[in-house]
Amino acid sequence: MDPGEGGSPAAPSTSGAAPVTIAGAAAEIKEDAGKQVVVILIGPPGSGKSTFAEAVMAGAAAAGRPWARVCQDTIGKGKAGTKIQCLKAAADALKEGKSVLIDRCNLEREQRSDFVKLGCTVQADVHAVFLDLPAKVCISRSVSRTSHEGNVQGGMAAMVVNRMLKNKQAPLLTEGFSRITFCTDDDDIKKAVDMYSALGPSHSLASGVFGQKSKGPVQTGIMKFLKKADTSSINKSSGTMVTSSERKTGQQNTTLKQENLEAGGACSMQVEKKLDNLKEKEEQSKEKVSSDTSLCTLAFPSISTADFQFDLEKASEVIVDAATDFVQKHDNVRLVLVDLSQKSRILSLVKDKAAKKSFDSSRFFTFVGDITQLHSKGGLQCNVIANAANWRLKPGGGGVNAAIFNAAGEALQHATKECADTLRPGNSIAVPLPSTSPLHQQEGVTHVIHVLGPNMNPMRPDCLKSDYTKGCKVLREAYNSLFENFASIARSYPGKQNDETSSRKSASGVISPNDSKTKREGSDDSQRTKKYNSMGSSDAPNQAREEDNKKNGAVTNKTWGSWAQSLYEVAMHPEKYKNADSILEISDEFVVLKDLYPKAKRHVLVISRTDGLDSLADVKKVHLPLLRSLHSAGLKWAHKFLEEDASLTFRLGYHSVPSMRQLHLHVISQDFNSPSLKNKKHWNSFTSAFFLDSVDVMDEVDQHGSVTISPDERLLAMELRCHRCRSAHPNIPKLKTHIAACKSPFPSHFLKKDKLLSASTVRTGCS
DNA sequence: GTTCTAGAAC
DNA sequence: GTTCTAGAAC
Repeated sequence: MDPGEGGSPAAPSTSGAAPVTIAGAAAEIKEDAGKQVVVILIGPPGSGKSTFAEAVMAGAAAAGRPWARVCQDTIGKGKAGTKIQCLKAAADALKEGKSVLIDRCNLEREQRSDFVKLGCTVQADVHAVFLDLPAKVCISRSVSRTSHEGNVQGGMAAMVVNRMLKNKQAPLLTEGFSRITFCTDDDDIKKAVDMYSALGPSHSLASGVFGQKSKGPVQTGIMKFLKKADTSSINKSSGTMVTSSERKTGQQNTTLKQENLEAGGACSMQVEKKLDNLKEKEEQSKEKVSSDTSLCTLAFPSISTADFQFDLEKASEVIVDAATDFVQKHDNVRLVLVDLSQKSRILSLVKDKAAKKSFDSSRFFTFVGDITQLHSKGGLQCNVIANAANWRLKPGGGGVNAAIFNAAGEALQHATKECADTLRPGNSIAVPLPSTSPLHQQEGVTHVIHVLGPNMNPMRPDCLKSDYTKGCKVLREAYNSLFENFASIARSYPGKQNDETSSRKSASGVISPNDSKTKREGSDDSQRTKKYNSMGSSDAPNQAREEDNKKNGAVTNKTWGSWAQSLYEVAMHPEKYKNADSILEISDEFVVLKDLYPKAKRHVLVISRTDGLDSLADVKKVHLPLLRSLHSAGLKWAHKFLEEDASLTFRLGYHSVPSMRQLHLHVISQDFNSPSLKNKKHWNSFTSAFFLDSVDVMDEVDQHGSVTISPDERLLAMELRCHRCRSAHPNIPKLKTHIAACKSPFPSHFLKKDKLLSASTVRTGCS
């Protein structure tokens, strides 16, 4: 044993106290089949790793569990070796069925990641034991020792320890550990040694994070030890928001504020309160806000108050109500409202309103910082972050959405796409963030929950104008949905130590839906249900059908964009929209809908309700009666419109390659007098061969059993020609000026097959 | 499908 | 300078 580390009372306990309880957790040794364990020790020189390892080796060997200690300081024939040698030795020991103690500093995630991966190769549990003693203790021990295996001793030791501690990264479950034990003093170490020593071959340890406490004195300790006045360089490496009880003087309070600023501008309600009332509040606040990772934490931006222009005052009320309700009902969760600016008005409003409410303020507070860098820059560990998404769940657009998609990389885009295509206002969708995502690796974020709030901005879709009755309702729904999704995730969060689900953490550290096989309130099911709800009910049958198609070997030529689903949604669930002005008629076979962006004075869609009939390409002879029904409905509505305006002329037909999913017949007046007709594609889609007359379609299906589609994009890019006189025009405005005045008769081929419907044809019975 | 916008066209 | 389009973004 290294005499330099002998100061640590890490030997097996002689006190006779219960051996395996740490930080108040229940006894964690379980009788079961027992698994090999890879224990990765984490700590600077002088933290007592070797003492720990040797004590555990001896104790556990006595209990019957074979261990191998892999010590980088001695692996080279008694001298310091390489990481590769350690990896090989550890892998060999695991193959022999031994459990392994990795005895090297492992202070940075990258340094230990390869050892974490070793556990996967033999299905071993991977544990971290973080020997997080005060720096001055480590330095003191390593300076004074004389025969350290790695030669970290004497005058150089202080510098080495100091340098290492600057870069230390506390272990996270998301790195792949199934269990993390924090030891912040010798007593903790003793208990951890006892626990691992008592581990027999048919034992395993509970999963989760154990023994973590608030940090703080470490860095100050280094500075005191090194007698340096300038704290800035070290403060920058501090990951915690609230520090130690040493901060009792005014000067130290200033340091706290400075630290928070340097750590990414972090400033929480709780922290500010603490600064103001430090003497009164210190003990109760410091642990809760700083590093209480036993609470599953959701960081969320204010929804709808940026681009969607929702009133801040009203939004703050909704936030405070929803959040306080939530934290009062759930005991293992923490909510953090995040905004970038210290001057954020929404944060101020929420803080003010929250202050008037009675609840545990350590479980809902505000935080200034970048939501994509809360851990690395702000020292705030958040397992889950919310995204103020757009309805298409796509990256870009600026603000939080762009920042999160950017920080999370393509992994989030792919993961999102697997969960949902679109989102409705008032809903949210939880997306497990793949471990390949930088946001997962660097910030420890395991899930992103996309939320869509109400829109009050007339320049954005689904504007509620100034209807704040509905707006507040939808915003509340959005937060409720967000928090419910978060609760589902939190139920399987391993940090909740007495939670029966805590051991169900996957080895990769990612809580995937499949891992959450908890029986509590069926979180798995609720997650799935939520997934479909969030998309609108259309996607569940859509996915099922697509899968069926694949099974049946059906060829799906067209993939529909997320924006192309709305007609399908209306067709499948017209009752949901029956009060909307745009729905004109609902039958078993079809729905008649005013086109949201009419390209003429009158423009309606007759949408088939047959599931699986996306476009003309899917139409078979069996659908002929349906085509006739659609046509009849179109005629009926055209007649109705002609009664209202006898000057109109109608044409009924289909786009050969529609943009929107679900077979729909256009009934469109031939004036094309509409501000929504804006470009060449619009024009040509109704006036070129791209537009297939309903009568021709029915004839062709009748004669050939299907419609010949020759998708030709060039039809849409053709020059702009008047549909009456065929004159060419240089641009849309000039064309529109012309058609408003053109009185030429329609080309004769339209007239031959009753393709045009006007007051005169109705009167003469030609239609 | 719409919206946005850089840059072409005028 | 403004108008308009094409293509990217949504």
